[in-house]
Amino acid sequence: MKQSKLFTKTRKEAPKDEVSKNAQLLIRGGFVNKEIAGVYSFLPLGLKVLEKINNVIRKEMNAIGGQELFMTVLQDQEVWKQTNRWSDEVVDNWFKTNLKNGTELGMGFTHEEPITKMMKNHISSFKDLPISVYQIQTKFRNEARAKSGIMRGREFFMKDLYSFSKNIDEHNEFYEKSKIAYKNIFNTVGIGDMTYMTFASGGTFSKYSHEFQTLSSAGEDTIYVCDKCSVAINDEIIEEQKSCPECGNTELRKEKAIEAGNIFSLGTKFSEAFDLTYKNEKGEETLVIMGSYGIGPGRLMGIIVETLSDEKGIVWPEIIAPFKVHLLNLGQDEKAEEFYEQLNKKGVEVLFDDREVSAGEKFADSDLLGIPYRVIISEKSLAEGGVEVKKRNETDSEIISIDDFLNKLK
RNA sequence: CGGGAUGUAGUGUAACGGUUAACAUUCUCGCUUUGGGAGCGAGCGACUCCGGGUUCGAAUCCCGGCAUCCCGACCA
Repeated sequence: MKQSKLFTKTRKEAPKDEVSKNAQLLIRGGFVNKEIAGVYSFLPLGLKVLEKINNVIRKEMNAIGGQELFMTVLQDQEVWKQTNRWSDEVVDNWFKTNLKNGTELGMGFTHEEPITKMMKNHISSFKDLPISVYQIQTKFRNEARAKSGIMRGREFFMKDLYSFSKNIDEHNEFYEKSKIAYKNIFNTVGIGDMTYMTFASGGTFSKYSHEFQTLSSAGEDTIYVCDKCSVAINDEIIEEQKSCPECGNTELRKEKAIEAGNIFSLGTKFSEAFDLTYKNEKGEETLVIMGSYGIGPGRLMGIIVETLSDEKGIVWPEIIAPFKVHLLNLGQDEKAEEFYEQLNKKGVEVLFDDREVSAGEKFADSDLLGIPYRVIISEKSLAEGGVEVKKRNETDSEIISIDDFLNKLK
């Protein structure tokens, strides 16, 4: 991609109404556009990152047997009345809308109800279980106060997986696998070492649910970290759970954190409400055991910006960066063009800064965009034998011949 | 949803109740430049959020609305 042709441009200053670091950098870099408070559009660069995050999530969900589907945003109120979650008194962040004939519809803030109802058509025998399905889809929540840039919006992306199991053991087996899948996701996108599986309130059917909390001063949650076993306890249950549930350690470190994901055992709460049952081997009607597993890909993107960026801009981990190489041409049009073609031929994702702007502006933009490898081609670099390569998260650069660089990439 | 603050070119700021709303940047054109947002010159760009009111006169004061941000509450 030639930067002169890229749809978005960078800007030097962030709009004054954006305070959060993630929104400031993402807007300055041209990754997102703010529409209204808590509602952001994803522009080409941002969409590239988002899709890569989604693919990391898909890979792990598929690995534990999840099958991807895509459900609707518009929801029938009758479905929600079955669990008493239609009323605005019970759920205060509904977005609701109307059909032409006046019928009120809801815009989904989660999908337990509709998916449980749908599953009645597809689960009838023990042979149909276990099954798990997920989607990456837009959710709507009428937050009283949007904040923290793209990390807490009114319209946002959510990966929500739902598991359906024959019994508790089968459910627990899947639940444990999902923990590993989640850890893999956070490790892959580069925030594993600061993301803690956190014990949180579990509801009716299990003692705990588990959140995945990433340490961040921009976080809204307070957690207590056990350094012995790298887990944490959410502030909401610290009164009844004053020590680490894994090792009993009572020396816990209080930290601010942002919730990157959560997994939840639902038991039979929804299967009871919708009478979602299967016939076991003996022909007996048995309630299905359910679980739900969420991650917000957009929020994850915000968390990555928030935690990995420096004073100059974003630092994308390679696996989710919009491009792998940022090629800066400093007055070597012919050589740069040729090199760019070679990179393309190799299938390297490269953003080629071919613009006629000053070197300083190219450097500043490169730091802001956060592409992992910055490669400069200039009179100086050619005189020294090739191109100058610097990783975004390192300070030292090295001169390397064009051939060596091309070979090194694959 | 309670409390607070702020709305002025695309962006960031300025302007005592008193000319044609200023500056920087972006953008366009020309020339010069090319290792950290480079220089010179010329231009484009604003019903000062919307609606009322006070006044000879309102970006400025008052009222209402809307929007945005912050603190809190909420967060399935």
